[in-house]
Amino acid sequence: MGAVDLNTHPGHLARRLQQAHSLLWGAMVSEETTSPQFAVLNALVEKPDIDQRTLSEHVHLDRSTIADVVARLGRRGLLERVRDPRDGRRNVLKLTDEGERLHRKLVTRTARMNRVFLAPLDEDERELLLRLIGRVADAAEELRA
Amino acid sequence: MGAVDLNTHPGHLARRLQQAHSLLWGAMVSEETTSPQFAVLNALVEKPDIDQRTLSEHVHLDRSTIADVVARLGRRGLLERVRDPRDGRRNVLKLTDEGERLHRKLVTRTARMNRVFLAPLDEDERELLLRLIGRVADAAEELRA
DNA sequence: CCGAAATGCTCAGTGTGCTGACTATTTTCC
DNA sequence: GGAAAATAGTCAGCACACTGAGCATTTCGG
Repeated sequence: MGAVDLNTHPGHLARRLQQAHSLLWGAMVSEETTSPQFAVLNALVEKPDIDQRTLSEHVHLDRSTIADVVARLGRRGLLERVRDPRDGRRNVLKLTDEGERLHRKLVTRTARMNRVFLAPLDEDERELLLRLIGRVADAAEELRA
Repeated sequence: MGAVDLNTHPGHLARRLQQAHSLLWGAMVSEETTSPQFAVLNALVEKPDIDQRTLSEHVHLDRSTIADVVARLGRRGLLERVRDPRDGRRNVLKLTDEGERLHRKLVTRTARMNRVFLAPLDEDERELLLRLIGRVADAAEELRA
């Protein structure tokens, strides 16, 4: 009496999903570059010369967390962090050639990995899953604002 | 050219979902007791006197991670860790009265929270989302074994 | 124009979650 | 019965992710 079925708890399932994903990522995409790091690289390909604040909104990561991730990528020479001369508070971020090269390589690998990850679902279910997660995540993030 | 839409990446969405969930958890359920900690409490209500290994399989958490979580709960007096006299390798775990009391309190709160979290979906979509995530997570965890 | 508010970043502290290496105990097999 | 394998736990090390406090810089208001 009293115990609950965790399979009806979206938070528990979300954690398991994320965990399973990051394991598969390590096996199929990269051991050095994590999924959040890829998200940062990808955002900088789309929008170069943004600051950490803007970046954090794009990838939905905290400013502190972004700072860590950016520092790691910077240490590996994948991006450059330059103080904005027009606004001394900002760090302007830009990928290096090396960073762009890595991003290109990972794009194809993530596509391959996502196919494997979502293999248990058919095409309709895949799209549905992504849209449902997106709606719940959007709404929950809204609650904060 | 080259940037990818992260909204088509289940891993990215899973991270956002989990993050949004843990934020809402902190606001609506408890600031002291996290969602994984609740999962451990819940597993011990269902199956008392199991060891950490068995527990880790139940909640889908690593043995190292379980050790940390269990240690924290133990420090707060919510569970007891006793060396199994019949097998000196095992730690047998059991909730204290305090632990059971906390679990009961959190059960009602998590139910309330889950309703808020899934509010953007209708009943069919909720069930569907849980089942789809479950299938993908199960399959991905299978890949490891 | 100058003090106060807002903004961007950093830093310390905590918790989750993994791997890989190590220890201790039990089981298995010759 | 004793060496080898399997099993349970711990520990160090790394990465993500948050909060809250603090620092520097810019902007805003009187």
